[in-house]
Amino acid sequence: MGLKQVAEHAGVSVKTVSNVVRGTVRVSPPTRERVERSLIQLGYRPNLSARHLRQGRTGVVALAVPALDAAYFSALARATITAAAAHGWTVLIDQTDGAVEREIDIMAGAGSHLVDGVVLSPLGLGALDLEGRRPTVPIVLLGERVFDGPDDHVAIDNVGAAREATEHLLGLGRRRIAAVGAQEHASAGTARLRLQGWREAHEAAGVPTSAELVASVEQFDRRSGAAAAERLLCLDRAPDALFCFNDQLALGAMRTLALRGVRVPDDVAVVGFDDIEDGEFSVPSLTTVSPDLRSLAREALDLLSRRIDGSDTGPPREVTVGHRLLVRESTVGRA
Amino acid sequence: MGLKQVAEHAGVSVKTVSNVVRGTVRVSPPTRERVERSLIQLGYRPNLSARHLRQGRTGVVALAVPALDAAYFSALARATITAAAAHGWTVLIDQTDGAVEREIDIMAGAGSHLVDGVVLSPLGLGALDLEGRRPTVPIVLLGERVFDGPDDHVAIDNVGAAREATEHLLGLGRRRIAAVGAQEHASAGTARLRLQGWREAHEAAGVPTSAELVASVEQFDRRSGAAAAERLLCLDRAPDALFCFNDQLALGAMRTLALRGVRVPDDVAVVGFDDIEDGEFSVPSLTTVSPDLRSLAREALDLLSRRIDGSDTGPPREVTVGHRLLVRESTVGRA
DNA sequence: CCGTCTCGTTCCAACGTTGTATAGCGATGG
DNA sequence: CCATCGCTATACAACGTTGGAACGAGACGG
Repeated sequence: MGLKQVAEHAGVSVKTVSNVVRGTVRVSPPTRERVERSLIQLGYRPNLSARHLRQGRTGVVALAVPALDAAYFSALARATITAAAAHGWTVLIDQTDGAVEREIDIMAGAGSHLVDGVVLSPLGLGALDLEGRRPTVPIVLLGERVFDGPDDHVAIDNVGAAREATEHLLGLGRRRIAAVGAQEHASAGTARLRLQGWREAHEAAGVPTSAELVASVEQFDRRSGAAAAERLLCLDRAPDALFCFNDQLALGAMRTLALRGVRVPDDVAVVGFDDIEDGEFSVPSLTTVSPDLRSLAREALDLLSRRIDGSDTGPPREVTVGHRLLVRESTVGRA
Repeated sequence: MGLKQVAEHAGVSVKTVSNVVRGTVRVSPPTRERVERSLIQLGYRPNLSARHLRQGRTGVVALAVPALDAAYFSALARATITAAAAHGWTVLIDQTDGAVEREIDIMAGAGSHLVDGVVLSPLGLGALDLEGRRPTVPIVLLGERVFDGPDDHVAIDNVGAAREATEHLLGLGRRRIAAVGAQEHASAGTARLRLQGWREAHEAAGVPTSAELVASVEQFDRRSGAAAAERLLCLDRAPDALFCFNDQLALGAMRTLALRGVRVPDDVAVVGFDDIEDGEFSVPSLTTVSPDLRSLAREALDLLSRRIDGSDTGPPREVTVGHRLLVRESTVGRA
């Protein structure tokens, strides 16, 4: 079931069958028809490995994310698969589990001609880890820029978005706004940027911040959010709002608040980040920053595309995509 | 950067380099060392396309799911990727969006030597759609068995699990238990099986069911669950429990109940299905059926493995994996 | 000292595809 | 009627890899 068999069956050369299959060259109608009949009759399927070997391209791009079962990343994966289809690409998904080691593996080992490019959403990756990388295939990084590498980079304006979210809370009269999601290790860039936005908003409004209102977490999940909320409720002066660095932290925190009998948003307003589906249907529904995932994925793949076909050989590109603040019940109550 | 370049650099034949790389044949220590030095020095990366062409295998399996951003399927994807790693396989994820057409495409077109096997979680697929399929690569179906095809099949005992969930509600004294998630189109096998379990539990307990308690939905998402709950609350005799055919329906329904001031579980108890993370942290947390996803993925890939390497050429296998009922607050209240 | 055996290495072919160069052939124009 | 042109179809090589056959050199026993 290769071109050869079809060629024999149709009584033409292998190349002619190839020409019919790909349709790039003119083939006379009678020949074409004869070949097409054989093609169907024998149920021909092109061997992509052979094609890839010949052309040096695989038509596959890798998407590496920390964990596929985190809602944000599965939404990102969906957007990426959709955007990839526009380029005729197939997406191969890798899970790094946030392990720096895996992330390095992917960046290094991806050069095995299995994929034409990589979209990497790094979690723990620091500048040092990529110092000596031998460039194999083009890579696009998502999220905060961790270092000055040779790779393109796409993200939303994290600082600006965090500032907007905080300003929204300040605008509602909240004055003790906790920041939930700070992280100890220096490499956690996203947390750092969102914390910075929170600070900037306070400074711009002339509202003082206090260290006790910064809640650190191990991970960006519900459990950590719930635990952080527990700690914040124990403060002498409890916060009147929580700005959580992602929706899962926020949802976990809201569960704690509900269990403790704290009303949202009356007693404590809550804002999240990422706009995952759960937040739309929680009680109360969650105010959040909604990144434009479709654009994010599209831009990432466009950059990759231009690197792969060589139409862009310039310096690393930096692309910022849009976001908007979705105001829901967790800050303004029921309509 | 192929074996050839390395061979020249090390002063040996191409095959010897290949032997060193794969380590299957004995190579004398001095030769091996010399080759390995060249390997590292030149930064050799095997060309997987060529390898695959030669061996007729790609080491890639496809996982086709309706939507990656549905929590159940992203959890399934994670489990599959993990299980695949045990076989040394890479997973390529396809989204069908529930389109029968896409599902057929995948089953047919997957034969393009891009993947060695397919794990398919069908949604709309009916018997007719696969009638004339020409088998190319082995396929394992997940979920309900839609037809008597030539493919292996892995699932939990849907009827039994649904019965257990319903029995749990009956055991709590509930007598008007709505079934949320019935579907009109005949091909929706999962919904049919869970509905059957709900019926069987009622029959076994001698509790009558009524048609008005069966709520049909368009999709298995929160929105549909919320809408179904609205309708059920309007009945003359409102239900005192909801058995929802998945967690997303349940969470959507719980939101409606909360908005309407209906207390869960005091007024209405709620049970879901799938055990997605959101249900663990909702308020109240959701009682649900937890399928053993790890086993599901492992069994599916084991079956696939045996079909691919030809060690199993027998008739289609049928594997049932475990599940358990997780009792949480939405049925028994806070501890 | 020669034949045989073993072990490491090389040579050759093939996997299925496609780009390039070329051959075939009818039609057209001088 | 021959030279030329335009177009289709063919032949060949190459992409990088690996299985198998063949080969050569040293070890060993007779």
